[in-house]
Formats: sequence, C-alpha cells, structure tokens
Amino acid sequence: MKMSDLAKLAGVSKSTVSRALAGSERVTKETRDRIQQLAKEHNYRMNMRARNFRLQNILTIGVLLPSNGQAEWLATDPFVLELLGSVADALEAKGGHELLLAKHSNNDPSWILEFAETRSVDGIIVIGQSLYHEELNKAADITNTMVVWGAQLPDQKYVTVGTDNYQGCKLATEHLLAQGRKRFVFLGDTRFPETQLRYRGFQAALADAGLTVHSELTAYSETASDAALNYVSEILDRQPGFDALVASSDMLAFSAIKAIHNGGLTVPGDIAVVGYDDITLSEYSNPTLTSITQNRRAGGKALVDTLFDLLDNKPAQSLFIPTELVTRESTLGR
Amino acid sequence: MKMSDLAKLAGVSKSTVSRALAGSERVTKETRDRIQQLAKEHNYRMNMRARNFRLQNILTIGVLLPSNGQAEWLATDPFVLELLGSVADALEAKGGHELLLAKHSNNDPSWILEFAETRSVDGIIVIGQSLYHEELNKAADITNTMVVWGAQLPDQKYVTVGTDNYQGCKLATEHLLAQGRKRFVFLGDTRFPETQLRYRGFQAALADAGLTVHSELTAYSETASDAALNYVSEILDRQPGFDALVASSDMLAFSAIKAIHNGGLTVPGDIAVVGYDDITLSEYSNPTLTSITQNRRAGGKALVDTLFDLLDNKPAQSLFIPTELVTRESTLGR
DNA sequence: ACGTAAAATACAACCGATTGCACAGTAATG
DNA sequence: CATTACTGTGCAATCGGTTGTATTTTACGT
Repeated sequence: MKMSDLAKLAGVSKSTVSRALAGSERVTKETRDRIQQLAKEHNYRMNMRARNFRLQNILTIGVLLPSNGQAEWLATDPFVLELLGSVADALEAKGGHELLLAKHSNNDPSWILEFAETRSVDGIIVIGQSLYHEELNKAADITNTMVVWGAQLPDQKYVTVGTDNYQGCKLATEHLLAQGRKRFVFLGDTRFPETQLRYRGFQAALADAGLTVHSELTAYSETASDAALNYVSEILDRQPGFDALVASSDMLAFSAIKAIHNGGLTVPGDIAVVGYDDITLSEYSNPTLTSITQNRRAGGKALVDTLFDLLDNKPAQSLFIPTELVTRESTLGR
Repeated sequence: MKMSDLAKLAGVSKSTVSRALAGSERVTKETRDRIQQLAKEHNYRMNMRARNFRLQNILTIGVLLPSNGQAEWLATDPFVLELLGSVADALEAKGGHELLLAKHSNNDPSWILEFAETRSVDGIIVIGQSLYHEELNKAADITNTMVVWGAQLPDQKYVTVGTDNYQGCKLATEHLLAQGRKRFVFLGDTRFPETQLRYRGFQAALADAGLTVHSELTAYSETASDAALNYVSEILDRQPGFDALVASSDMLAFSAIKAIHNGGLTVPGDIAVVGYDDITLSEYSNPTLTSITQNRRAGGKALVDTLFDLLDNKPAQSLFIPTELVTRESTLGR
C-alpha cells in the first residue's frame, strides 16, 4: 500500500494525498479529513525510508563500541554497557533519531575509519577511546560530527567527554592517604589514555604526600580477568607488605579483592582498595567498593548533547563530567 | 559527488558507471577499470541509502530493550547488556545487517507495537520478555520475523530463545539440598514469566525432597536494588532460621548477600546462596557466587540464527539454551 | 565497400515519497 | 457579462541509484 494507491482510492493525485497527510493548508479541510480518514481505514503507513531519502535526512546516530584492545572480544565491561544504555536514553529523550550500534570483534582499528566513511549517519558517538587515538584523529578528518568518551589528549582533533581522570584518581588516592595508608600499588593498563591519566593522578597524590609508588601492576585489560587476579597474587608473594591498592576500574578492583582474599588477607583490614567507575554492583558487592563515580546518566546526556551541538554547527568543546568519591567499606579503617 | 558526476567525468552514462562499479561483464574490462580507477581517485562513495532504496532492501535488524517494568529506567542489568553485546557480535559475524537499538524509558508497552509497525527493519530481536507478553503477541500478528529472549509460554505467538528456567532453578535448588540445607527462601518477582518458571522449579525440587517453601520474597525488580536488600533484611528479622536462599538473578543474590552480612550472618556459613545468570562478576565477587549459567554467547547467536531462519522463511521453533550449574563459594559447606 | 551479427553503451523507467509550478474552477470586481 | 484574483488540485521533476530495452559502435564475412 503506497501513497499512489491511496490516491487512487481517494480519487485524487498523490500530491494531494501527500499534502493532506502533512496537514497542509493548501488542500481543503474536507479533502484533508477525508484522506486522513481513508488512510486510517486502510491502515496506510508511509514508507519513511522513501520519505527520508527524498528529504535527504538521515536521522540516525552511529554508536561505536571499540574493542578493549582484545582480539575477539565480547562486550562485558559493565561501565561501557551502562554508558551505552544511558546514551540510548538520552537519544530517545532528544527524539527523532535512531541509534545504529556497531562493534567489531577483531582488533583492527580501521573499521572506525571505514564506518565513518561508508555509513550514512548524522553523527558518531564512540564509547571508549581505547587505544585508537590515531584512528580517531583520522576519522575526525572525515567527519566533524563525532564525540568520543575518553581522556583529553594534547593533539586530539576530536571532541571528548569524560571524567577528569587525573583529578579523580588523585582524589581516590588522597582518600587512602587520609586513612593512613603508606605502601601503594596501582593496578591498570597504562597504555590506555584514561588509565595513564589516572596513574599520573595517583603518582601526584603520592608525591604530594612525600611517598613513592610501592609497586605497579599492569593487567592487559581494563576489565575483570584471571590475568588481573594473577598479577595481584604475584605481587602479594613477591613484594608483600603493601596496604593500599588503587585500581583503574571497579572490575579490576574486584579481581584484586579476590586475589587478596585468596592470599589470606582482608580488605580493608590488610589492604584498602579503591576502584574507578562506580558501577552499579559496587554498591552491592562484598565488601562494598569505594570508587570514583563516573555518572553514566550525565555522561550519556553530555555525549548526546555535545554531538547535537556539533550537528547544529555550534562550537563544542571537550568537557569533563563531574566526579565524586563514594566511600564504602573497602577503604574504611583497619 | 554522485554517480552522474562520475559519469560526466568518465564521459559515459551513469548506467555504464553503475555496471562498471558492480563489475558487470556487460561493460568492457578497459572501461570498467578506467571507471573504477576514476572512482578511487575522486574518492567516490556510493550513496548506499539510495541504492538500498532502489533495491528495496533494508538490511537492518531492530533490537529492543524493554524496560524491566520500571518507570524511567536506566539499562543497568548486566545480563541484559551482555546479551545485547553478544547479539551485536553474532549479527556482525553474520554480516550485512546493521543493528538498530531501541529502548524506551517509560513503562508504556505499546512502543513495542509501534516499533513493529513503523520502523523499517527486516526483523526484531527483543531482549527480555519482561511483562509484555500481551504486547508481544500483538506484535507477532504484525510481523512474523521477531525473536524474543525469555520464557516459553503456553499461548505465545512469537518465537522465544532462553534457558530452561524451570529445570535450571530446580538444578540450583537441588544443589543446595545436596549440601544438606533445609529451610529455603526464594527471592524474585514472580510476575515475570521467567521468574515464575524458576519459582516453579524451585518448588518442584523442594517437593521432591519432601520440603516446603520456608518463605518467599518478592523484590519488584530483577536487578540489584535497595528494595531487594530491605526485603531480605526484613525476612531475617521476622522469620529467622533459614539456611538457603535461591535468587532469581545474580544481582538479587548480591543484594541478598549484602543484607545477610548486614544482619551479622555469613555466606555460606549461615545461609547458602545461589543466583541465576552467571554474570561475569559472579566469578570475581566475594564470595564468588554459585549460579546457573545462561551462556550469553550461545544466547546471542541463537537469537540471531533463529531470526535469520525466520527471514529465510524457514520454520523456526522456540528453543532452550543449555544451562549449567557453576559451583562457587557461596554454596560450599558450612 | 557493404550488410549484418555481436558487443558496448545510452536511454528511460522505476523505487515512494515531496514540492515548484501550471492549470482549472470559482468568486469578486468593474 | 467579461476580466481579474484567488483557491484548490494535478503534473512532472527530483532525491541517487539499478536495470530492461533501444541504440550505436565494432568486427567480420563476402
């Protein structure tokens, strides 16, 4: 059932039908009502793809989920997924745009460029800068309507939204210092820009307090994994005596806590732990996890708002989402 | 830069360009190569929307994330989100189709119908049956290319993929029985079809053992929440003495464990706990959580495979993804 | 050199809507 | 009653591709 069929039924031309359905004043109220009525009766639904094609509007936002530097990944990072949910919410609230979700399971970053080149979307939101700074810069040359969740880097050509990783982790570390902790370990993969900044904030807090890094661990992933668990177990054996662990994500923090328990130590009795992200579960885990909140609702909204500014040709700058330290059991007194 | 521009540049008609780019034999190899070369030089990218419009192909799958019966929800259920990631993976592996993600923050189920009516997608995957059985049946009248993750219901007109909730929860309960537990509590909202079946499996296992339900708790949500926590605290006060808790999801199980700890009891010493879903975190939480695996990778693949069967007009039946009991600390001996 | 078959390319309709402009019908005006 | 102004519809072009058919070009045999 297309517009011309409806026109035949109504005994008018399809231009009249088009105008009638659009509620144009150029067609008599009677004809208009009659046609609208007829459309309802025959359950006519306009072909929106034809309409959008004619009107040259896309009305679609591409959301990209880069892999976390892992080959053949399955999206499991709760923070990323919750942020995705929040972006979907914000987009829905904005209205009128659909969300095209794209992810890639292999580790070849060129798909970001390819996506930017070949897909017809009004704009792109990349959830997670990951290791793809270079590719993102190239993509920014092709499209200027792209917003990335991640860290602000000196030479970036794209717009980012994210928390102030440096200050956030500094805050988390200072919280542990205020508890009287002295021997610090950092857990995270500093190849990731966000983690790199968190590490710097960690170092800065220690430097301010006249302390140095006791040890650092690199888990080649930012999510929970046996690798992370093993790293922590190893450092417990090799270099015991640390009393504070700063993890670059909650999932890593959970892995660390498990390793610590496996080693027969307690959290926070022997070792206090802070995470980053404040995923939903951190409030319900045991021990509950002190963490730096990355407000997902605000984050999703900011990503979408910033993208829409770009779509409207308004100037848009990279920005920080406010962070907050949420204190829970894992860092309370011994 | 459109095809007719390229045709002008090449000094041929656009039909020739079209055929040349498609690699048709009807155009000389020389002309073909020349045009392809020219296209590359001028960085010509075909307008895929125009092409797909002409060819009448959609190449898009709609993925719906219904709210969990909660008003103004933010997608935070790790299992749902991980399943979404897995669907995205499976769809990408299949190739050729894009993923249109839709969710709705208010609790009005009619958007499912509206989506089915107005969006041009080849097929629909609904992640989570939730309370929308009626709406889904109506949607199934409109489109027969729809697959839903959830429970199999007697009068359903749509195809489902999911675990055998009855058997799964029966298995979990039997595991606790084998540990010698006697006084059982079930935690979950039995209005949800999946939870209802899990509850029945729970009851059946107890009946087989000659026991009855000690108490049941309804948290009006299937994810972690203060409500769930309070329910468990309440039952600990009002009706102490139970030694086993079966939760209809891992997130509820985590809430329960927190409440139990708050009440000064231990898991599994005083109360053993099993969950359902086996989300990633269950392996890294403390205590690690015994759970029924709902294999997300298999689930996403089955959803996509089943949908593609429907798209190919092959018969497709509702099916079960195999479950497995993963035993961890939370149910080991006292 | 010419006719003809085969090969290469061009023309034009089409997908399903929108919209500028032409045209017909009616009412108002002189 | 004829002319003008205005109102309501219809025609046809358009968005950017694809493809059946017509047309031109080439190659070849006589």
